[in-house]
Amino acid sequence: MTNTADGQTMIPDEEKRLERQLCFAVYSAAHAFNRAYKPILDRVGLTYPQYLVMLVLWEKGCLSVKTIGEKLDLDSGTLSPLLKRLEQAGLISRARDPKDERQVIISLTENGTGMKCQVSAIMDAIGQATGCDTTEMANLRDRLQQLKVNLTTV
Amino acid sequence: MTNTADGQTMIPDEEKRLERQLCFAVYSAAHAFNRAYKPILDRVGLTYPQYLVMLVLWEKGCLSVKTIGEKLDLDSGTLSPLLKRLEQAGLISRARDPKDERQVIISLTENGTGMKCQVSAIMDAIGQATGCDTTEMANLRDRLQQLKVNLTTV
DNA sequence: CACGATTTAATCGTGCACAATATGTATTTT
DNA sequence: AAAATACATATTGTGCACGATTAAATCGTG
Repeated sequence: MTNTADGQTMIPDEEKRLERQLCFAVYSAAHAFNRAYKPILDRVGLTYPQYLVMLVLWEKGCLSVKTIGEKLDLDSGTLSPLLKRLEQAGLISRARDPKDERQVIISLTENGTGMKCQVSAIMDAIGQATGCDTTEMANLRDRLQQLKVNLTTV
Repeated sequence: MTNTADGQTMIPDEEKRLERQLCFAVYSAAHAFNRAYKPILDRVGLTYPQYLVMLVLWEKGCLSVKTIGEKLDLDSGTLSPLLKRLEQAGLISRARDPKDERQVIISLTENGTGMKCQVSAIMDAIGQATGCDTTEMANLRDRLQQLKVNLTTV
Protein backbone atom coordinates (compact mmCIF):
# COMPACT_ATOMS: atom_id res chain seq x y z
CA MET A 1 0.00 0.00 0.00
CA THR A 2 1.27 3.42 -0.86
CA ASN A 3 0.06 6.72 0.52
CA THR A 4 -1.26 9.78 -1.24
CA ALA A 5 -0.05 13.28 -0.49
CA ASP A 6 -2.93 13.88 1.91
CA GLY A 7 -2.13 10.76 3.92
CA GLN A 8 -5.03 8.69 2.58
CA THR A 9 -4.37 5.01 2.03
CA MET A 10 -4.35 4.26 -1.67
CA ILE A 11 -5.12 0.93 -3.25
CA PRO A 12 -2.94 0.16 -6.26
CA ASP A 13 -4.71 -0.11 -9.61
CA GLU A 14 -3.77 -3.74 -9.95
CA GLU A 15 -5.60 -4.72 -6.78
CA LYS A 16 -8.66 -2.71 -7.71
CA ARG A 17 -8.67 -4.55 -11.00
CA LEU A 18 -8.41 -7.86 -9.19
CA GLU A 19 -11.22 -7.03 -6.85
CA ARG A 20 -13.39 -6.22 -9.81
CA GLN A 21 -12.40 -9.49 -11.40
CA LEU A 22 -13.37 -11.43 -8.30
CA CYS A 23 -16.67 -9.65 -8.21
CA PHE A 24 -17.24 -10.36 -11.89
CA ALA A 25 -16.14 -13.97 -11.46
CA VAL A 26 -18.85 -14.47 -8.85
CA TYR A 27 -21.45 -12.69 -10.98
CA SER A 28 -20.44 -14.71 -14.00
CA ALA A 29 -20.28 -18.07 -12.23
CA ALA A 30 -23.79 -17.48 -10.92
CA HIS A 31 -25.02 -17.02 -14.49
CA ALA A 32 -23.16 -20.13 -15.58
CA PHE A 33 -24.84 -22.18 -12.85
CA ASN A 34 -28.19 -20.81 -13.89
CA ARG A 35 -27.61 -21.80 -17.50
CA ALA A 36 -26.42 -25.25 -16.51
CA TYR A 37 -29.52 -25.82 -14.39
CA LYS A 38 -31.97 -24.34 -16.86
CA PRO A 39 -32.40 -27.15 -19.40
CA ILE A 40 -32.81 -29.64 -16.56
CA LEU A 41 -35.27 -27.53 -14.61
CA ASP A 42 -37.19 -26.74 -17.79
CA ARG A 43 -38.18 -30.38 -17.99
CA VAL A 44 -40.08 -30.09 -14.73
CA GLY A 45 -41.23 -26.52 -15.31
CA LEU A 46 -39.23 -24.88 -12.52
CA THR A 47 -36.97 -21.84 -12.59
CA TYR A 48 -33.84 -21.83 -10.46
CA PRO A 49 -35.20 -19.58 -7.70
CA GLN A 50 -38.34 -21.70 -7.66
CA TYR A 51 -36.12 -24.75 -7.27
CA LEU A 52 -34.42 -23.13 -4.28
CA VAL A 53 -37.79 -22.60 -2.64
CA MET A 54 -38.73 -26.22 -3.31
CA LEU A 55 -35.41 -27.35 -1.78
CA VAL A 56 -36.09 -25.68 1.55
CA LEU A 57 -39.65 -26.99 1.51
CA TRP A 58 -38.51 -30.54 0.75
CA GLU A 59 -36.34 -30.30 3.82
CA LYS A 60 -38.92 -28.86 6.20
CA GLY A 61 -42.31 -29.66 4.71
CA CYS A 62 -43.90 -26.32 5.43
CA LEU A 63 -42.61 -22.87 6.27
CA SER A 64 -43.77 -19.28 6.55
CA VAL A 65 -42.95 -16.85 3.78
CA LYS A 66 -40.70 -14.99 6.17
CA THR A 67 -38.66 -18.09 7.01
CA ILE A 68 -38.21 -18.97 3.36
CA GLY A 69 -37.05 -15.42 2.79
CA GLU A 70 -34.52 -15.68 5.58
CA LYS A 71 -33.14 -18.96 4.31
CA LEU A 72 -32.78 -17.72 0.73
CA ASP A 73 -32.08 -14.09 1.51
CA LEU A 74 -35.04 -12.88 -0.54
CA ASP A 75 -37.78 -10.42 0.36
CA SER A 76 -41.54 -10.61 -0.02
CA GLY A 77 -41.43 -8.55 -3.20
CA THR A 78 -39.57 -11.41 -4.83
CA LEU A 79 -41.23 -14.31 -3.04
CA SER A 80 -44.90 -13.33 -3.20
CA PRO A 81 -45.25 -13.57 -6.99
CA LEU A 82 -42.89 -16.56 -7.16
CA LEU A 83 -44.96 -18.47 -4.61
CA LYS A 84 -48.10 -17.56 -6.48
CA ARG A 85 -46.68 -19.21 -9.57
CA LEU A 86 -45.72 -22.33 -7.61
CA GLU A 87 -49.25 -22.43 -6.24
CA GLN A 88 -50.70 -22.08 -9.72
CA ALA A 89 -48.46 -24.96 -10.83
CA GLY A 90 -50.05 -27.06 -8.10
CA LEU A 91 -46.80 -27.65 -6.19
CA ILE A 92 -47.55 -25.72 -3.02
CA SER A 93 -50.49 -24.30 -1.13
CA ARG A 94 -50.75 -21.05 0.80
CA ALA A 95 -52.75 -20.50 3.97
CA ARG A 96 -52.83 -17.92 6.74
CA ASP A 97 -51.57 -19.24 10.04
CA PRO A 98 -54.64 -19.33 12.33
CA LYS A 99 -52.34 -18.70 15.33
CA ASP A 100 -51.00 -15.53 13.74
CA GLU A 101 -52.97 -14.24 10.81
CA ARG A 102 -50.08 -12.09 9.64
CA GLN A 103 -48.13 -15.12 8.53
CA VAL A 104 -48.75 -17.15 5.40
CA ILE A 105 -47.75 -20.78 5.70
CA ILE A 106 -46.46 -22.44 2.56
CA SER A 107 -46.83 -26.18 2.40
CA LEU A 108 -46.11 -28.81 -0.22
CA THR A 109 -48.93 -30.45 -2.11
CA GLU A 110 -48.74 -34.10 -3.04
CA ASN A 111 -47.40 -33.14 -6.45
CA GLY A 112 -44.84 -30.86 -4.87
CA THR A 113 -43.63 -33.59 -2.54
CA GLY A 114 -43.55 -36.12 -5.34
CA MET A 115 -41.35 -33.91 -7.48
CA LYS A 116 -38.48 -34.35 -5.05
CA CYS A 117 -37.19 -37.71 -6.32
CA GLN A 118 -37.88 -36.74 -9.89
CA VAL A 119 -35.70 -33.64 -9.59
CA SER A 120 -33.10 -35.34 -7.42
CA ALA A 121 -32.54 -37.92 -10.13
CA ILE A 122 -31.98 -35.46 -12.96
CA MET A 123 -29.96 -33.10 -10.79
CA ASP A 124 -27.09 -35.52 -10.36
CA ALA A 125 -25.61 -34.40 -13.66
CA ILE A 126 -24.89 -30.88 -12.45
CA GLY A 127 -22.71 -32.00 -9.57
CA GLN A 128 -20.56 -33.85 -12.07
CA ALA A 129 -20.49 -30.82 -14.37
CA THR A 130 -18.84 -28.63 -11.76
CA GLY A 131 -15.72 -30.74 -12.19
CA CYS A 132 -15.00 -30.42 -8.48
CA ASP A 133 -14.41 -33.21 -6.02
CA THR A 134 -16.03 -33.15 -2.60
CA THR A 135 -13.17 -31.40 -0.85
CA GLU A 136 -12.89 -28.75 -3.52
CA MET A 137 -16.61 -28.06 -3.42
CA ALA A 138 -16.68 -27.75 0.35
CA ASN A 139 -13.70 -25.44 0.30
CA LEU A 140 -15.12 -23.19 -2.35
CA ARG A 141 -18.49 -23.09 -0.63
CA ASP A 142 -16.94 -22.11 2.69
CA ARG A 143 -14.92 -19.29 1.17
CA LEU A 144 -17.90 -17.91 -0.67
CA GLN A 145 -19.94 -18.01 2.51
CA GLN A 146 -17.21 -16.14 4.33
CA LEU A 147 -17.00 -13.63 1.48
CA LYS A 148 -20.72 -13.07 1.77
CA VAL A 149 -20.49 -12.52 5.52
CA ASN A 150 -17.70 -10.00 5.01
CA LEU A 151 -19.66 -8.15 2.39
CA THR A 152 -22.87 -7.97 4.38
CA THR A 153 -21.26 -6.76 7.60
CA VAL A 154 -19.79 -3.59 6.13
CA MET B 1 -19.68 -43.83 -4.53
CA THR B 2 -22.07 -46.73 -4.26
CA ASN B 3 -23.84 -48.51 -7.05
CA THR B 4 -27.50 -49.15 -7.65
CA ALA B 5 -28.89 -52.55 -8.57
CA ASP B 6 -28.82 -51.70 -12.26
CA GLY B 7 -25.15 -50.77 -12.17
CA GLN B 8 -25.74 -47.01 -12.39
CA THR B 9 -23.40 -44.79 -10.44
CA MET B 10 -25.24 -43.17 -7.57
CA ILE B 11 -24.28 -39.95 -5.88
CA PRO B 12 -24.82 -40.02 -2.12
CA ASP B 13 -27.37 -37.56 -0.73
CA GLU B 14 -24.71 -35.77 1.23
CA GLU B 15 -22.76 -34.85 -1.87
CA LYS B 16 -25.86 -33.74 -3.72
CA ARG B 17 -26.62 -31.52 -0.80
CA LEU B 18 -23.12 -30.12 -0.94
CA GLU B 19 -23.34 -29.42 -4.63
CA ARG B 20 -26.55 -27.53 -4.03
CA GLN B 21 -24.87 -25.60 -1.29
CA LEU B 22 -22.02 -24.62 -3.60
CA CYS B 23 -24.49 -23.52 -6.19
CA PHE B 24 -26.43 -21.53 -3.63
CA ALA B 25 -23.22 -20.08 -2.20
CA VAL B 26 -22.36 -18.66 -5.62
CA TYR B 27 -25.90 -17.36 -6.14
CA SER B 28 -25.92 -15.83 -2.71
CA ALA B 29 -22.45 -14.29 -2.90
CA ALA B 30 -23.43 -12.63 -6.18
CA HIS B 31 -26.39 -11.00 -4.44
CA ALA B 32 -24.17 -9.93 -1.56
CA PHE B 33 -21.74 -8.25 -3.95
CA ASN B 34 -24.61 -6.50 -5.62
CA ARG B 35 -25.89 -5.18 -2.33
CA ALA B 36 -22.43 -4.06 -1.28
CA TYR B 37 -21.95 -2.15 -4.53
CA LYS B 38 -25.42 -0.66 -4.63
CA PRO B 39 -25.17 2.23 -2.18
CA ILE B 40 -21.89 3.29 -3.77
CA LEU B 41 -23.16 3.02 -7.33
CA ASP B 42 -26.36 4.80 -6.39
CA ARG B 43 -24.34 7.92 -5.74
CA VAL B 44 -23.34 8.08 -9.39
CA GLY B 45 -26.62 6.70 -10.71
CA LEU B 46 -25.30 3.39 -12.04
CA THR B 47 -26.55 -0.15 -11.55
CA TYR B 48 -24.05 -2.97 -11.21
CA PRO B 49 -24.48 -4.32 -14.77
CA GLN B 50 -24.22 -0.75 -16.06
CA TYR B 51 -21.00 -0.41 -14.09
CA LEU B 52 -19.65 -3.55 -15.77
CA VAL B 53 -20.37 -2.04 -19.18
CA MET B 54 -18.64 1.17 -18.16
CA LEU B 55 -15.63 -0.84 -16.96
CA VAL B 56 -15.04 -2.46 -20.33
CA LEU B 57 -15.57 0.88 -22.05
CA TRP B 58 -13.12 2.64 -19.74
CA GLU B 59 -10.58 0.07 -20.78
CA LYS B 60 -11.17 0.20 -24.53
CA GLY B 61 -12.86 3.52 -25.22
CA CYS B 62 -15.36 2.23 -27.72
CA LEU B 63 -16.73 -1.19 -28.57
CA SER B 64 -19.51 -2.81 -30.58
CA VAL B 65 -22.55 -4.16 -28.76
CA LYS B 66 -21.52 -7.65 -29.74
CA THR B 67 -18.05 -7.29 -28.21
CA ILE B 68 -19.47 -5.94 -24.98
CA GLY B 69 -21.83 -8.89 -24.93
CA GLU B 70 -18.98 -11.33 -25.38
CA LYS B 71 -16.91 -9.75 -22.63
CA LEU B 72 -19.76 -9.73 -20.13
CA ASP B 73 -21.56 -12.82 -21.37
CA LEU B 74 -24.80 -10.93 -21.97
CA ASP B 75 -27.06 -10.90 -25.02
CA SER B 76 -28.69 -8.04 -26.90
CA GLY B 77 -31.97 -8.52 -25.08
CA THR B 78 -30.17 -7.46 -21.92
CA LEU B 79 -27.77 -4.94 -23.41
CA SER B 80 -30.02 -2.98 -25.76
CA PRO B 81 -32.24 -1.44 -23.10
CA LEU B 82 -29.32 -1.10 -20.67
CA LEU B 83 -27.27 0.82 -23.25
CA LYS B 84 -30.26 2.97 -24.04
CA ARG B 85 -30.43 3.97 -20.39
CA LEU B 86 -26.71 4.77 -20.34
CA GLU B 87 -27.20 6.87 -23.45
CA GLN B 88 -30.10 8.70 -21.84
CA ALA B 89 -27.88 9.37 -18.82
CA GLY B 90 -25.41 11.03 -21.15
CA LEU B 91 -22.58 8.58 -20.44
CA ILE B 92 -22.30 6.87 -23.82
CA SER B 93 -23.32 7.45 -27.42
CA ARG B 94 -24.54 4.92 -29.96
CA ALA B 95 -23.79 5.03 -33.67
CA ARG B 96 -23.98 2.57 -36.53
CA ASP B 97 -20.58 1.61 -37.87
CA PRO B 98 -20.41 3.15 -41.38
CA LYS B 99 -18.16 0.25 -42.43
CA ASP B 100 -20.76 -2.31 -41.37
CA GLU B 101 -24.18 -0.90 -40.72
CA ARG B 102 -25.24 -3.96 -38.77
CA GLN B 103 -22.98 -3.05 -35.91
CA VAL B 104 -23.67 -0.38 -33.33
CA ILE B 105 -20.57 1.20 -31.89
CA ILE B 106 -20.80 2.31 -28.30
CA SER B 107 -18.43 5.07 -27.26
CA LEU B 108 -17.92 7.06 -24.10
CA THR B 109 -19.05 10.66 -23.90
CA GLU B 110 -16.98 13.19 -22.02
CA ASN B 111 -19.17 12.67 -18.97
CA GLY B 112 -18.79 8.92 -19.29
CA THR B 113 -15.02 9.16 -19.47
CA GLY B 114 -14.93 11.61 -16.60
CA MET B 115 -16.85 9.27 -14.36
CA LYS B 116 -13.95 6.83 -14.29
CA CYS B 117 -11.87 8.53 -11.59
CA GLN B 118 -14.98 9.46 -9.65
CA VAL B 119 -16.09 5.83 -9.45
CA SER B 120 -12.60 4.47 -8.99
CA ALA B 121 -12.22 6.63 -5.92
CA ILE B 122 -15.41 5.50 -4.17
CA MET B 123 -14.95 1.88 -5.23
CA ASP B 124 -11.89 1.35 -3.07
CA ALA B 125 -14.08 0.54 -0.11
CA ILE B 126 -15.48 -2.64 -1.63
CA GLY B 127 -12.11 -4.32 -2.06
CA GLN B 128 -11.56 -3.85 1.63
CA ALA B 129 -15.02 -5.19 2.41
CA THR B 130 -14.29 -8.56 0.82
CA GLY B 131 -11.92 -9.21 3.67
CA CYS B 132 -9.61 -11.08 1.31
CA ASP B 133 -5.95 -10.45 0.73
CA THR B 134 -4.55 -10.37 -2.79
CA THR B 135 -3.59 -14.04 -2.90
CA GLU B 136 -6.95 -15.19 -1.59
CA MET B 137 -8.81 -13.03 -4.10
CA ALA B 138 -6.76 -14.30 -7.03
CA ASN B 139 -7.20 -17.89 -5.94
CA LEU B 140 -10.94 -17.56 -5.50
CA ARG B 141 -11.28 -15.79 -8.82
CA ASP B 142 -9.34 -18.53 -10.63
CA ARG B 143 -11.42 -21.31 -9.13
CA LEU B 144 -14.66 -19.57 -10.01
CA GLN B 145 -13.46 -19.03 -13.56
CA GLN B 146 -12.60 -22.71 -13.82
CA LEU B 147 -15.96 -23.63 -12.35
CA LYS B 148 -17.63 -21.50 -15.00
CA VAL B 149 -15.64 -23.14 -17.78
CA ASN B 150 -16.62 -26.57 -16.49
CA LEU B 151 -20.27 -25.61 -16.30
CA THR B 152 -20.43 -24.11 -19.77
CA THR B 153 -18.71 -27.00 -21.52
CA VAL B 154 -21.20 -29.65 -20.48
C1' DC C 1 -58.35 -1.43 27.69
C1' DA C 2 -56.30 1.78 24.25
C1' DC C 3 -53.10 3.31 21.13
C1' DG C 4 -48.74 3.64 19.03
C1' DA C 5 -45.00 0.63 17.43
C1' DT C 6 -43.74 -3.54 15.23
C1' DT C 7 -44.28 -7.53 12.29
C1' DT C 8 -45.76 -9.92 8.06
C1' DA C 9 -47.26 -10.06 3.26
C1' DA C 10 -48.67 -8.05 -0.76
C1' DT C 11 -48.26 -4.51 -4.37
C1' DC C 12 -46.00 -1.33 -7.52
C1' DG C 13 -42.19 0.49 -10.19
C1' DT C 14 -37.54 -0.05 -12.20
C1' DG C 15 -34.13 -2.74 -14.10
C1' DC C 16 -31.66 -7.11 -15.20
C1' DA C 17 -31.57 -11.86 -17.71
C1' DC C 18 -32.82 -14.67 -21.35
C1' DA C 19 -35.59 -17.15 -25.02
C1' DA C 20 -37.90 -16.35 -29.22
C1' DT C 21 -38.73 -13.54 -32.87
C1' DA C 22 -38.22 -9.74 -36.12
C1' DT C 23 -35.52 -6.62 -39.04
C1' DG C 24 -32.19 -4.91 -41.61
C1' DT C 25 -27.39 -5.60 -43.45
C1' DA C 26 -23.55 -8.28 -45.37
C1' DT C 27 -21.77 -12.26 -47.58
C1' DT C 28 -21.96 -16.28 -50.34
C1' DT C 29 -23.95 -19.13 -53.95
C1' DT C 30 -25.63 -19.98 -58.10
C1' DA D 1 -27.14 -9.92 -60.34
C1' DA D 2 -30.67 -12.57 -57.72
C1' DA D 3 -31.43 -15.75 -54.16
C1' DA D 4 -30.02 -17.91 -50.18
C1' DT D 5 -27.58 -17.69 -46.05
C1' DA D 6 -25.40 -15.79 -42.15
C1' DC D 7 -24.87 -11.97 -39.05
C1' DA D 8 -25.78 -7.81 -35.70
C1' DT D 9 -29.04 -5.67 -33.27
C1' DA D 10 -33.71 -4.68 -31.60
C1' DT D 11 -38.16 -6.08 -29.69
C1' DT D 12 -41.32 -8.70 -26.90
C1' DG D 13 -42.71 -11.60 -23.15
C1' DT D 14 -41.75 -13.98 -18.74
C1' DG D 15 -39.67 -14.15 -14.51
C1' DC D 16 -36.40 -12.67 -10.96
C1' DA D 17 -34.52 -8.92 -7.50
C1' DC D 18 -35.20 -5.13 -4.68
C1' DG D 19 -36.72 -0.56 -2.75
C1' DA D 20 -40.74 1.83 -1.26
C1' DT D 21 -45.28 1.81 0.06
C1' DT D 22 -49.51 -0.14 1.91
C1' DA D 23 -52.56 -2.88 4.80
C1' DA D 24 -53.67 -5.92 8.26
C1' DA D 25 -52.54 -8.36 12.56
C1' DT D 26 -50.10 -8.46 16.82
C1' DC D 27 -47.58 -6.70 20.72
C1' DG D 28 -46.12 -3.52 24.39
C1' DT D 29 -46.91 -0.16 27.62
C1' DG D 30 -49.31 3.21 30.08
